[in-house]
Amino acid sequence: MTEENGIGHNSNRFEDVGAKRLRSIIERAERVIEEKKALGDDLNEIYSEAKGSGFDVKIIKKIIKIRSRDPKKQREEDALVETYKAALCID
Amino acid sequence: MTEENGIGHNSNRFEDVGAKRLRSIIERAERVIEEKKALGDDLNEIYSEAKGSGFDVKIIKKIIKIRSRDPKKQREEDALVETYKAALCID
Amino acid sequence: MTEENGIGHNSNRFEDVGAKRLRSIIERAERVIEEKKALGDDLNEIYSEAKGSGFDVKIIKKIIKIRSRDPKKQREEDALVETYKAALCID
Amino acid sequence: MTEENGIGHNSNRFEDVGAKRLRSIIERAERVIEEKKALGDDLNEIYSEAKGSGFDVKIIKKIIKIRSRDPKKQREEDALVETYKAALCID
DNA sequence: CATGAAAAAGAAGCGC
DNA sequence: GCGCTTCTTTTTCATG
Repeated sequence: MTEENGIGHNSNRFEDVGAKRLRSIIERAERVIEEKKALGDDLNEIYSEAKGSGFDVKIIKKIIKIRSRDPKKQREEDALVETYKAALCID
Repeated sequence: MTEENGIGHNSNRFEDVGAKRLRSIIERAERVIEEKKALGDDLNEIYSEAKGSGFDVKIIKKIIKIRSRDPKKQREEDALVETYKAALCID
Repeated sequence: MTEENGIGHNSNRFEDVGAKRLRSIIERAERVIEEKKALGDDLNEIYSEAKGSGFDVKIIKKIIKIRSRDPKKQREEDALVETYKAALCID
Repeated sequence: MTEENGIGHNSNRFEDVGAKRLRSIIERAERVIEEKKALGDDLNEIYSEAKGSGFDVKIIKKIIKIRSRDPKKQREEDALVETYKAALCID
């Protein structure tokens, strides 16, 4: 059996090691996925509350997205646009 | 000013309340989003580890998806795929 | 047999109609998908040519993306940002 | 000025050539992208029609995907899924 | 080959 | 409840 985990074409102890490891990996992954889902629910609760307070959730999401963009990258991109717009004589 | 939160076209104390609340909502949402991203990173680490152990991450993801699905729905869907394939005379 | 296309549990002429229709739909879809792929190849050729001319393809893609954003929507979004930034006292 | 197209830090005729070429490239790319989008719309229309005829679009997409895949790879992948499931003692 | 970005598919939430 | 949009995930492709 090689390290490449087809888990084992022959029956022996090493397969069990591979299977155990696989099981561990999958269970851990599932746990993390579960936690992610829970956070997603939390987020939705926050948005519901926002809505209940009269705010526009769609707009809030936009704001958050805008705020999440790395400002430096944003500036760089803007600078790039200007450079190329100049070259293309547009705007 | 009404309950509908455009935050306020006129300056008064109530706007401040609205703005504060909005700020709170956004900051909490951002925090949760941050945590979700962190869990996403954790997940990717787990997958990297899996890959390093010789497992096929794509297959692992498929397994996880299969495990997460309602088995009954799964059967129904599979059956429908078979029906359509039969109608098309494929396979 | 209803209009709901499980295509038919019993064998009869109507199924054939459904099967024919299904086959037609799938073949048309596949044709369109094929054409889309071909256009994707065309696009890649254009990018290759650009690269051969010494341009940075990544940057070209960014430019195209920027140009593709609806300017009006862009302005609206910007305005919205400003409104909310003011409310949040940021920047 | 080199062949490397930063388009030119100094003003001269060669830049114009580069700018023209860049403009041409971008416009052609945009045209192709436009056509791709149009085909995407066509595809959606086909799916809408399918739905209107009582078919399950999700299943249709699955069928199309299955038909597009290399059957050998498909078998291998399925086999691997089974292997992993066996290792996990599920199903 | 491995990384990262772009497109497509699938799932979920929102509005009418 | 259904259609529509948005968000997430998956897959593909190009580049190093």
